[in-house]
Amino acid sequence: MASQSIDRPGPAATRELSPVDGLAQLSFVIHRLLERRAAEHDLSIIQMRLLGVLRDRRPTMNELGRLLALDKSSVSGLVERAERRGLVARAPSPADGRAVLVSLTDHGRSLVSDVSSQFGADVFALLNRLSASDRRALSRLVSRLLVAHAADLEIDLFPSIDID
Amino acid sequence: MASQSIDRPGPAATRELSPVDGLAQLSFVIHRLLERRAAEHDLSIIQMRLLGVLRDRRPTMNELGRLLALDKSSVSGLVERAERRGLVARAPSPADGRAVLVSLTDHGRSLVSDVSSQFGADVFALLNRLSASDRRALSRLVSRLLVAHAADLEIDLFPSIDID
DNA sequence: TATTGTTATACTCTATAACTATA
DNA sequence: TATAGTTATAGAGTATAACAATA
Repeated sequence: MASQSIDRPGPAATRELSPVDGLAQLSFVIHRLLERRAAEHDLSIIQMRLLGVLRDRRPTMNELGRLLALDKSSVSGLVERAERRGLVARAPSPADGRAVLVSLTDHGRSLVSDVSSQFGADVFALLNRLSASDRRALSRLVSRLLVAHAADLEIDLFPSIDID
Repeated sequence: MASQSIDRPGPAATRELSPVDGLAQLSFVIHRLLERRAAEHDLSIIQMRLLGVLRDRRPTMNELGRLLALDKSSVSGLVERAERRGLVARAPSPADGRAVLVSLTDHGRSLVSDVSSQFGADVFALLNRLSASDRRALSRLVSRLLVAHAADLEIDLFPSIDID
């Protein structure tokens, strides 16, 4: 976890987190940035993920469950609450009489767009603490890591990247 | 968010995520690693954070609320459920008749230790996708970023680092 | 009076199980 | 029969408000 003791170099030396602790800490910081921005618009992380997934898809409830890794009953509740707020809309599938298609409303689209850009700005501001060359180096290393990780999981990282 | 289109370099070139998308993606990947390991022991992220915070502290309920950024009533419920599972113990404070001190039980300590080391191994395995020199460089950059960020927030990153 | 903590209440989020309607 | 979706129910997690006990 991020709670272990750290080796301390000399008193005045620049201290460095262990690689594991550093990544864990960073992940919490970024997660909290999104949580905070979403909360400003009364959105939970999962509501935000729902809207994010719908930005470039019009899935059935069933597909939504796979995309968000939720049980179909959880999806029913999640979509119901989002629909009540006017963020998404449900429509019967023309292709399958049992299925329901879920899509963003204009309001939902503008909301997810706002939160996304605010969150992006937060991350950008965080990255701005580094020099331009450090930033470029970090970005390259992170990409390399994610590409390798995605390959492991046989996930396509590029056609459309979501918060699933 | 992590759902924006990405600039695509040449067809065969090595693609790279935007800095913002890369960090966001990485943060989600790592968050999910912890979530999965904790779930294997029937722990939620917040229960895991509770145990993590208690590894080197014996706070009051009130302090716990500040450490975890939760309302005191939320802390009551959280600690109650953890206590029912035998993971933490409550004791009256000798110093203040109103206060309650919360600490890990042996079971709680061994549990948080297990999950932490499993999670650490997961992150290590992820990092292992990079060469040793890339890994070192990434670690250094991440540390630099977090140190700057902690300084902004006037947080002491080193005496004892937790998941708060 | 102010602070610490618990309890009552309400809502979100999640899963399991039972159900309806369609394929 | 199998699949898509909803509903009933139960529990974790969160917050607000009202309360009791102590400072």
